[in-house]
Amino acid sequence: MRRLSLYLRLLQEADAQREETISSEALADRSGTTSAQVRKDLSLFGSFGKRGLGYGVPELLRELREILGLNRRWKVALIGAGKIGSALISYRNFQLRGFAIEAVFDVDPRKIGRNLAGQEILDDHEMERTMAEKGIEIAIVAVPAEAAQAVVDRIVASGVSAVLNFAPVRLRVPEGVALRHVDMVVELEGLAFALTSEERR
Amino acid sequence: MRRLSLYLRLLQEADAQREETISSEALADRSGTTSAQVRKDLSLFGSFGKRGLGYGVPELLRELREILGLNRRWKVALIGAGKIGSALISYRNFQLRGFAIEAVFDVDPRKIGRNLAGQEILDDHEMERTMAEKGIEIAIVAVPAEAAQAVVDRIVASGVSAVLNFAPVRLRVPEGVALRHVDMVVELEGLAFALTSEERR
DNA sequence: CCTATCTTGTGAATGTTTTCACAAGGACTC
DNA sequence: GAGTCCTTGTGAAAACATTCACAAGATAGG
Repeated sequence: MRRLSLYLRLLQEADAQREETISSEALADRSGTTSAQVRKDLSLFGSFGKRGLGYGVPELLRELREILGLNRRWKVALIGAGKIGSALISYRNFQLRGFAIEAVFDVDPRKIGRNLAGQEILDDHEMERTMAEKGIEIAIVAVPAEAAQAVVDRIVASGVSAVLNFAPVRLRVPEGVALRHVDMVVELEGLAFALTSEERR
Repeated sequence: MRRLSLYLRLLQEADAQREETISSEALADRSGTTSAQVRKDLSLFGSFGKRGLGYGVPELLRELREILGLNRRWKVALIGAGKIGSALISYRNFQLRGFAIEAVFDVDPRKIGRNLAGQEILDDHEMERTMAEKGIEIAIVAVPAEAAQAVVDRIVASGVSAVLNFAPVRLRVPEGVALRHVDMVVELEGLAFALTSEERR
């Protein structure tokens, strides 16, 4: 439920603005959906609103954080300290929401040992051991496409059960492992498709 | 239709391997869906296969490129030369698929005039003019969340009708403008959600 | 040329998601 | 405390997407 995540963000903004209460209509407006959708989404997890009034911002915020599992810190490892990896490690929005990158790996001997945003880049060979020792829960894969499947296999073998993949390949993971793709090329192609279909009309 | 984009990628791989023909079953396997799905997807645009044989790799490749509008180069501008922007500009996979970043903008006076992967970083104030002059068709927004809506408004006003947004906000664009989000935080939160729901079971 | 084997393309069935529409609950006013 | 105004929560309907299942082409081998 990716919309929940969006609602959470909007609630944080509303909270920062000191709004005390928010209607499904308002949430819908800000998230680009409909009020019925918002209510259905939320009602899946309980009934948090007050009729005639809307949802209490702080309460709903708490509930959503609970539902999404964001009341705690998550230990994250980054695999691949290339351009994208480097951009991600200092991405404030991860830290802000409780995702702490606690290990960085790369295969390039020239990078190993160097410091990246306060983290020492570790040798790829240490990956399995370090993952287990530090109790990493989520891995971010930012390696070239050719290397990605091998990396994810090792990650999964060392006990991590959630992977966020930036490499432009479809990865295979065993059942029970959560996997998400961030595929920038697909998104761009989606735009190209939209532009050309429009043209054709 | 984001699967089409994926099929295209798989076909390119198949083509590189000199496979001449591919069945819906094989495509399904590699893309993590079902053969019926693949056939339905493709049949939406025409019938490209040969019964008993499968799809001709080069032919289907050509068709898909045509459908997705990838037979030509797309002129892209990057707005925001921060960490993410810098990573994107040298992302080979964009160039490889015909997306050419032809202008880069930033507001930071320290960055303006500097060279980024062969592109001079231009002053944000030049944006409207340069966009029009160069005939930019797609804009990539990689600025902080607070600045994103203002930027996208200006982009749209200067005639660009496709936007790929990396800022963690939901942008509003007028009808007729294609918009896609790459929201890394949402994806990570999706993983956190998956992990905690599993736990609850 | 006939048969066996593949694999497409597509209606029909099934499943999922979104939207509609409205009863019921709460707050505020007079 | 009766009436009005909001806004939720939710069944039912509609829209959309996926899967099933199979007739019909195409090939290959004898």
